[in-house]
Amino acid sequence: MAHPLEDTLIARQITPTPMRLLVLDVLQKEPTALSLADVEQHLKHADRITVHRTLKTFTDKGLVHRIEDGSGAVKFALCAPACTPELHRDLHVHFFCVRCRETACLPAVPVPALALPGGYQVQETSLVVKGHCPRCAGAV
Amino acid sequence: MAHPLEDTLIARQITPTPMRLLVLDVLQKEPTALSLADVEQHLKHADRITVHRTLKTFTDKGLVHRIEDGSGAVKFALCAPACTPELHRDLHVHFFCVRCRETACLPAVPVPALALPGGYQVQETSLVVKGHCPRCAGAV
DNA sequence: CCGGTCGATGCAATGGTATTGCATTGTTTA
DNA sequence: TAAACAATGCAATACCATTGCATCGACCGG
Ligand SMILES: [Mn+2]
Ligand SMILES: [Mn+2]
Ligand SMILES: [Zn+2]
Ligand SMILES: [Zn+2]
Repeated sequence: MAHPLEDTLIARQITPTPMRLLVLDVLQKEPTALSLADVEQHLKHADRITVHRTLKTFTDKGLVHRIEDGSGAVKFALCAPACTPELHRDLHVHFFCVRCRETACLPAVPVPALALPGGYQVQETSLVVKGHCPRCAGAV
Repeated sequence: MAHPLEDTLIARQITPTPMRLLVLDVLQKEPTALSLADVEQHLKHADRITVHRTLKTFTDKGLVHRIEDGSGAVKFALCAPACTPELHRDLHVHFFCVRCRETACLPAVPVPALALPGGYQVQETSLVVKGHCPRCAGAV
């Protein structure tokens, strides 16, 4: 209510701390997925390791999901409210722009179901599309 | 004919060298995708950097494709003959086993077509499924 | 109110992978 | 044969991620 950020953390069983509130605030305000270095840059005086562990905590608790976009650094974005630590329900496609190197969640594009050969036990599916984002495609 | 490995390289405009033939041989014999460290281990006396540049050359010439499976190291696997440096036609799903950490190409599972929001210009699509491979799923 | 406990934080150090610079070697070409 | 070029090998560097350890501070039992 009066503290929506804190409530978000508490709902995921994460103890609110100043650092965690700051990181969550950054993630909520940014439209794109952020790497550890990205978050660090938004919080100039924050310690890199603490941010790293904050993002790990958020991931473990199902608040954010990791995105391996091939840029070399893992990126993070907020999960949908329905997600839990056990089951990541918010399964969508990610787009990595090779020009501006930004990664976007595309919640409107779900990951299609796959028919794998027998014997494979699926835990997680990651679908990353690379190319030019609308902004970079227009700017040529 | 008498030198199928050399012919494979020549067909891709790659000058055959002893090192390149060795790396190609390893890639052809392994059923799974290999990281730089994997190839290095198969060729004990080979220099890591040279193998790295060999794999880069192979990638640039369309002989192999890169697989970012989230293991931390990029893996490489041979492309289908129809692939060219400009267009990677051999677009299939990859499976990463979280137990044995091996990555397999699943040529029988093509990457489905996606309907992205307007404005996105697609260059490449990567679909990686994580879980347990048939061997590890059975061994539990 | 006090001391103990535990989680969170910050700094330092380490590990792993990818990449670049540069000298050397070996092959092709003029 | 000499120059030009490609490939190789060693060293050094750049990142990114992760761990160890000491410290800080909130919280709890007494
Ligand atoms: Mn996402
Ligand atoms: Mn493949
Ligand atoms: Zn862009
Ligand atoms: Zn396996």
